[in-house]
Amino acid sequence: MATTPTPAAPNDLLKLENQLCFPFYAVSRQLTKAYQPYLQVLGLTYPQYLVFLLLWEHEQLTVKELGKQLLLDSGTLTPLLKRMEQKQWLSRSRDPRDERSVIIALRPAGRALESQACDIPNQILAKMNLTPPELDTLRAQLHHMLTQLT
Amino acid sequence: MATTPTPAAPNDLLKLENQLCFPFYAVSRQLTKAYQPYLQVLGLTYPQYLVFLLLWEHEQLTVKELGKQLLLDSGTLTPLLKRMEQKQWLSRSRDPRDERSVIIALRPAGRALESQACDIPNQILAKMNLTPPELDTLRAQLHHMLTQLT
DNA sequence: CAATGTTTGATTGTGCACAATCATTTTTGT
DNA sequence: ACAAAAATGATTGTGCACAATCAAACATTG
Repeated sequence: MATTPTPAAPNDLLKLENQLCFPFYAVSRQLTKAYQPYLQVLGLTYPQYLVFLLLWEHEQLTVKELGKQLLLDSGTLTPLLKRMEQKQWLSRSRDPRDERSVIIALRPAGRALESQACDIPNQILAKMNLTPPELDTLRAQLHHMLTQLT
Repeated sequence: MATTPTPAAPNDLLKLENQLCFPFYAVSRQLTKAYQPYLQVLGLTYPQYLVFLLLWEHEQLTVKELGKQLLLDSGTLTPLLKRMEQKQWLSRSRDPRDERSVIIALRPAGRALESQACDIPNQILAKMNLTPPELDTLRAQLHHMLTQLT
């Protein structure tokens, strides 16, 4: 006999359901969609919301630092930040001490959004029905994967 | 006294590092980047690769079915599939029995890519240093989240 | 059968995401 | 001081991703 038990036949490796990558791709997009109704009333997109998370904490950051934290390059950030500048949420200005750097600084209209956003994380978390221990292991594994991939 | 232990001060909820959403967003993009060098030699993008995973398994699917599996709408799929059609990887044709449906069928050039792609999943998995039990719980949690979010 | 509603893709417009390239500024080595 | 190298953003071009709208084909109901 010697039929292999469940050896993952060569083709099975290429089935969508057996991929680890696809659930990440799908969950990431569905999560963004879950935020959308909350962010829409504030007039901002999900990547813009991530920029705000950093600015609400640090008040001021260079494009370089934003890119390092968010793992985004200037080709993504520059137009995104220009749109946020147009809405008076932040200012873009060169660092006088190093004219290569562009400093992104929170403006009052951007600061004002913080209090309207502070309930969003819990609203989203509630939708996922994760127990605290599940959430902990999930956080740990995501962090581990991110370090492996960067 | 009565200082709360680590009550997650209101502001902490809005710190990037405390978000669950960001790791998903970041891991998803970094995973796509990890695939990129392997997919580039085949001339395809990550979403196109996902379409192929389904076509290699099913040979023929409607746009509707592709969208249901991948959680993508026609605004994303139609131009993507047209690019894949131009490369002779697949054909797009109306179903004679229901003219609303468009049938996507694998063509020889698309079938030929399968054997060149079958090692990719393991190459990526190897980069992540996950133990089999870690991988199992991760799969389970991702699946759980996806059902919660859809 | 005719009117109504539903299903299915296509189209349009906006906003990322990223590779590749370029220009400017700063730093470093001599 | 000066040339070479590195750092930092901006720009350009391609390809998703998705909301909103539209059009055609099918199904349903009276």
